[in-house]
Amino acid sequence: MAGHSPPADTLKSGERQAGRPYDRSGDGMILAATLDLLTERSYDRVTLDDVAARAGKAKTTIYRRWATKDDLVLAAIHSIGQPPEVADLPDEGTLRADLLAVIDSPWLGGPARRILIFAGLTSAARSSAGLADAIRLQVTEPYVDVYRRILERAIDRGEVPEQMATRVPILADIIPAMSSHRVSTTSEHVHRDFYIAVIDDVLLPALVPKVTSSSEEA
Amino acid sequence: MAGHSPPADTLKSGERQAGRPYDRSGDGMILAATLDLLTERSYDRVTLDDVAARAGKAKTTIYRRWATKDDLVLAAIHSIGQPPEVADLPDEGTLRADLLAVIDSPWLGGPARRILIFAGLTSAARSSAGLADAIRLQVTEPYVDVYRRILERAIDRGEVPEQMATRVPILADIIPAMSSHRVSTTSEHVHRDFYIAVIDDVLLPALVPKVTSSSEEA
DNA sequence: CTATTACGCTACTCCTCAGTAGCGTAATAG
DNA sequence: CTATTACGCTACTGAGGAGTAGCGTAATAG
Repeated sequence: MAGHSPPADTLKSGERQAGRPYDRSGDGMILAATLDLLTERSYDRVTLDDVAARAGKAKTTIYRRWATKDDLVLAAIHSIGQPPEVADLPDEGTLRADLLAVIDSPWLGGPARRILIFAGLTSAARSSAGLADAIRLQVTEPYVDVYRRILERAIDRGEVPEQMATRVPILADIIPAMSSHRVSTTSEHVHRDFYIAVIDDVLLPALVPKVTSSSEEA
Repeated sequence: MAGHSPPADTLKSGERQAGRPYDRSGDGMILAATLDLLTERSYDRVTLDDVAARAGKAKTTIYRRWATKDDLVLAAIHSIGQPPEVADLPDEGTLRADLLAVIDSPWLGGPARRILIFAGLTSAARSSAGLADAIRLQVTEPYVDVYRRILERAIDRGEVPEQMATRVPILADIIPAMSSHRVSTTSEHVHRDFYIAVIDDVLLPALVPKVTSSSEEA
């Protein structure tokens, strides 16, 4: 019945099909439009007519590639790929500079768009159970993992004391958690100052071993 | 005409209308069912037929009280009220105990249900712009404010040094941010251990001034 | 009892949106 | 040129869901 998943993989590279070829460049437009719309509206309110209009493609063209709306969004998630920092862990010499390097990463169009995409995907995860796993595996976990590895390397380097190792898993969540919370509870944008405050007022101080153990126990 | 917003306020307390009276007890059922469903599905997938079925009321009865779905959810948000801690700031003697008292608060059915409701409302805020403001003003901000006041009182008490005052606004966000992030990025429940880890490994350490070179006691 | 008003129920209207059919046209191969 | 395949467009189907109409019944007041 034709439709969906154009040959691509099933085509030997030497062979060439007759007829008008798939416009692969259009795929990128469609997936980008999908992500953009997800930053603006909830998953259920993003219609395929919207996507088609924004991408400048016909709705039927979209359905020739992906069978359902879920498939389209799933493809958009896969198109995100992993943050480049997964392969290329920044190494600026200090923990603070490394953290800022991840924040300033141009991945997904830089911090402003990236945090909006995260928020959109988080909402999509609530609407479609199948999407939730894909988002967690493909996006959330790899991203948090970058922070985790940066923190662990700071320990290896001797910049942070060994005993802080147990805190690393929870500290790796802080920047994503705080920025997500900000973007979803305020209407304003999240500025760089905010990330810096999270780093300097929360993350880094939390990596200093306890000085007085008396004041907190009861 | 008629419909929506039964007299209630417009009725002098002495007077009594003829006819079958409004079943006020049913309102609670309806609003609770609405909140429950919002913890399970995204706002757009909660139907009024669902609410009616769950509350054990007829859909038409719901529409006799609230004109639209948004009005219903708005009423559900108002029914939440403010956390009791706003009026009765816990005072357990130590900052740590105060924080735990807020976490363990039975408000909204205790921590487990409360965090699910927060997540549901966050998603609802993305679906309806009008709801977003109500949620922020009625729920999010008052709740964060409780943490803020607890932290400030710890400073007043002398338990936390004055110089940490600038960190308070951002630290007040930590517990809500971290728990929201947890519940929306994992499928598991959020346990008390997690809150304790946030307090002991993040919040409290971040309130200790930097003492880098000086030596530790304890 | 009668009058009044709320409730439950069934059935409806209307609209949005996912997904499809079919046709004319554009782009390739030979 | 012909054959083939993708694209854009208009129009459609079908389902789900917000909101309504109308009727029979339940609960109050007098």
